[in-house]
Amino acid sequence: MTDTPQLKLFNSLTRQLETFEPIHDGEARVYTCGPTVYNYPHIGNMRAYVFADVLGRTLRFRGYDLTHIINITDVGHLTDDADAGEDKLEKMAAQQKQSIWDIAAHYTEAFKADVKALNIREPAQWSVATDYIEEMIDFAKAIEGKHCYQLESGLYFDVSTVEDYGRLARAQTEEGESRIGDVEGKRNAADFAIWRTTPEGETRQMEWESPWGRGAPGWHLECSVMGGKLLGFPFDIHTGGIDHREIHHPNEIAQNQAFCGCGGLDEATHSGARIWMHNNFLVERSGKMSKSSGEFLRLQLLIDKGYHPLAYRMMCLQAHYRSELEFSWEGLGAALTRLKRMVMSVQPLRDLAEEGIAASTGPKVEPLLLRFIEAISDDLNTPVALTALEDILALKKVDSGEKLAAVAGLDGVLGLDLLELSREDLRIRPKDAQITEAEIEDALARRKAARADRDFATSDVIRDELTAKGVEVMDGDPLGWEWKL
RNA sequence: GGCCCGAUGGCGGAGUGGUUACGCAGAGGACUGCAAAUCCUUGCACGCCGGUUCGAUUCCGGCUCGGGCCUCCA
Repeated sequence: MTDTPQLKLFNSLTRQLETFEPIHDGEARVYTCGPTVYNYPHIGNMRAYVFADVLGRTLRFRGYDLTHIINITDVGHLTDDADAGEDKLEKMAAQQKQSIWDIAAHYTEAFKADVKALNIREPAQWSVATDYIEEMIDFAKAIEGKHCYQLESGLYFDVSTVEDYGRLARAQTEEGESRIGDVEGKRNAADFAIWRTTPEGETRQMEWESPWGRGAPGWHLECSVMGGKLLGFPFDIHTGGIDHREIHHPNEIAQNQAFCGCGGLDEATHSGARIWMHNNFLVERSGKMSKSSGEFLRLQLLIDKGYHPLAYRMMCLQAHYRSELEFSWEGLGAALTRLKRMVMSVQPLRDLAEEGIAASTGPKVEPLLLRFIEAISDDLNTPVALTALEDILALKKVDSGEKLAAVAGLDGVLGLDLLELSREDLRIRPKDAQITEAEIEDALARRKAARADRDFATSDVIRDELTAKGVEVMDGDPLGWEWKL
């Protein structure tokens, strides 16, 4: 057996590739910053979970026993400045005149539906912020004396009390002119609320009693608490979108440092996680995907237009997670076509497998397997890994059992569902289609009869009619027709 | 204003100090009544100006352009 390359991951803390060395032998513990469930996720949001999923699958592929946590933020994430804005969920609940709990439940389900559609593995646990309020209060109590101070609006974290605050962001704490209005009384511009006290005379839908008054936890506190509680400090990897590298994660790290320091550990070396990883954004011509700008791209919109959700996963896989990825419908179509062709080359292998072919490996496949392992181990280079799998599928005169075994193993990492997905699954009826499947089949039957009579004039008229309705007729194809997107 | 990225063929997107992946689109061929689908083959690129080097797309500096974060976002 060839030497297996080391698994290298890019650590945002050091801005370097580092060899993954598990803290607990044979285990990998990963925490992924999850969504704030105040609205539907857009496809850019979902890129983060595709990335985290590939990371988790890779760790498993490399033999680690994975514990993956993704949190659901259902309280505390503010609309504005980290200390002065409204709670996003409270705001949405007020807008939609619904209970905040209903809002959270609704959007949590919407998120999970997208997770499923994108073939993202369920984590070991979805940790819901409001299930950990007591722990958050305990955490805050533990660090309060040394690291916090109280203002009227809540309990604040003094960032000057931890070593090297902001090193993740490469930020200079005291420099720069912030454009945001600050909370009166803060000791440092970067100080943030870890507990937000409900203003006198007001009531929030979500609030709890605490030593600092009735109120709600700060957003950053949630992740510190759930990560530490469920995975134990320090755990191996913390992931999130690149936007979190600047504020959320530095604050989380500061809290973790404080907590570990108060627990007798070396504060400087305990950022909570050993490796912090950040995926870059999905962008489009009009600029960054932004929920505040009104319209945004939801996975359901892609489906409504006839694109299978896994085409979007393919699109993500074609780029490195640390690169910005340009979204366009053309690009999505390209990814769908690529996925379709892969499915077509896997299908016959699956058919053979049902007849009982033996899985095996051989000299032609092995170098490509190695290329795959090298690529995926090189900071999750999925674009190259993908080509290795395609090259295996394209091999001539190679035993089907070898190919099938390779697909099973490698798609376990890529997650394109190649062992289950069929051509037909990929053929999704656009919501605005002018014609039903039954009508299409009927027209095709008439066309077949005309062709049998060599009545090509009639045959072509039928085909033209179908084309006009967005249907592509393909005589030499097993499916016979497809939606033209 | 502060901090930080990026610039690769028609589009997307890897990678590399010397033979420049891959996907989609395009072109040619096979197949087809004709197409389409599919398969095979194939053309096309490293922003500009300097420097380092035997040699730079790759390293360094400057420039131009684009983008991100510092408000909410993955």
